[in-house]
Amino acid sequence: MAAQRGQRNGVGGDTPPAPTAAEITTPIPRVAEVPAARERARAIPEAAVARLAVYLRVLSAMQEQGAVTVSSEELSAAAGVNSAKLRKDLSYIGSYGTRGVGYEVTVLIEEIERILGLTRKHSVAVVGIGNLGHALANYGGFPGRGFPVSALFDVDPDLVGVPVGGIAVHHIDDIPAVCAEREVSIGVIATPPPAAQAVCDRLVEAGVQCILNFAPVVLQVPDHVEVRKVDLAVELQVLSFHVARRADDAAAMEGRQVNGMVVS
Amino acid sequence: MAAQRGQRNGVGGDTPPAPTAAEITTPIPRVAEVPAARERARAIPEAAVARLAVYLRVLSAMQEQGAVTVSSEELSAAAGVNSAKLRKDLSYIGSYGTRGVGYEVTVLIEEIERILGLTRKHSVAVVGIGNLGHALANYGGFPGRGFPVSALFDVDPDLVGVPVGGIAVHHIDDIPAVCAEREVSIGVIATPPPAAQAVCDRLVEAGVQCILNFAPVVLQVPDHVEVRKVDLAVELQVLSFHVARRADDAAAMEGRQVNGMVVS
DNA sequence: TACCGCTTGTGAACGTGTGCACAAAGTCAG
DNA sequence: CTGACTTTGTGCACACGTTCACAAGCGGTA
Repeated sequence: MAAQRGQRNGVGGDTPPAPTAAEITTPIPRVAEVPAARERARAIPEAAVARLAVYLRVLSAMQEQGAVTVSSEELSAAAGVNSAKLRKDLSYIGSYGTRGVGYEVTVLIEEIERILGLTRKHSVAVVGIGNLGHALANYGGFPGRGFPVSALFDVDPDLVGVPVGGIAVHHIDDIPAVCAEREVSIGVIATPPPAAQAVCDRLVEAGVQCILNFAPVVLQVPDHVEVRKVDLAVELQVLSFHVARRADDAAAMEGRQVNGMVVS
Repeated sequence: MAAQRGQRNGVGGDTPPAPTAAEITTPIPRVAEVPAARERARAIPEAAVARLAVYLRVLSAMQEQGAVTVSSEELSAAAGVNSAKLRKDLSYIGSYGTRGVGYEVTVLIEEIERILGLTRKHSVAVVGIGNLGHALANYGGFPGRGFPVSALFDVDPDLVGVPVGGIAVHHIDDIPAVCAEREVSIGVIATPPPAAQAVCDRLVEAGVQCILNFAPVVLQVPDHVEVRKVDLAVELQVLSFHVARRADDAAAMEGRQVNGMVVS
């Protein structure tokens, strides 16, 4: 059940600390009993959501090591972010810390999982059983579990029927049927670029609303479908840019006066 | 204490890459001469660099189809961004368009390649020849070419010596020697999480300055090393968040008041 | 040459996200 | 109970990135 207690908005509502006059601009928050959690979820910046996932992993590791509470300082250090940012990120999901003490690890894990929707299983379908697709299928359970790979697809007739990572491969024409039957909520596209859009269309048709795209193409999807892209070529090229920048810097540094000290 | 050096999360597409540690050096009044290109390179926002890589791919496709010139409108549509943003991105690298006409495809390709440092080959080393590492090694030449995989490493003695994708696997103890010899400039970490940091340290020791990390851990590296992270678990969890948000929206839409009722 | 329509390049407004700094709120010792 | 100390939660300011809107500039046309 998990009824949510309507937690109030972060802004001091119960204790009237006589908030100067700065509050004038803020509209009255207390309108309807509009429920917070849902509204709040929408308000979480995408970047913060990605970080929450990282915090979750770090917290799980800490929990395994027997940690009971953590301070924002510890957690932020382990997650590689600044502590203020961490606290702000956590504040998006509510106030679960204790001042002077820190956060209870289990509570934080629970709350983050709830916000990220990890309390429910999300079936994943992988389309394109080539090098990458094969690797993804074999990940088994997928990293962090809670994401069971429950369907595999490919065009190659030789591959259809063959089990990969314990699951039989279906033909992509069966995407709508199989995805619907197995309630796939996330589709992973690992096909060659030319096939990606067609596959994407089929997934959308099958009712899949979230897609993780490894193919180096820009997918066209309806507004209600969420796409995230992982593009190796782009990653490498960005790194290449940094290599080049470094080389240039070094060259410039050399040619210029070597002024070891730069005041600031 | 120093500012934390986070790793950029490599995601392109419509979701803005979670930035972290914008690395702006102190506002040094560097008004020196004007080699432009170097100074300019530093000024390009990370997000824009990632998009340039995308434009490059789209342009290559257009070139193959025989296109000679392209307007910002066409190109931006194909790349899935807004035309103003595209023009601004291109303006970071210079003015290579012709008003009233558009951009010459070949010129644009050349300039983007130059800025991204693609005029030079970047040897890539893949560490961790498991599911993913294997897939990466077999990509051969790596997507977009210009990134030859020239070294493979693993701890497993049974794997050492075995050729994968045409290249023999070395033991990770040989990272420094082999990387130095083959002038590896980009290291790809595809090991299990516990091994990642140690491998990273070895790569850094070998002089590798850019790392693409697939392991779900936050790597600690010296300031002069650039890390980009590709984290499947995070990607899936972000998508999970969107699934949950959608479900909530739908529920709210349907039940109006209701305070909570999450599935079980 | 003068005009017209088209597309670039960019100054400026806007929005979002980050980091700082501090009051609020809790613990613990005496 | 009081006071010292610790850590959260957040208002605020700043910086970055995105978007708008338009002048500048170019090709084509008469």
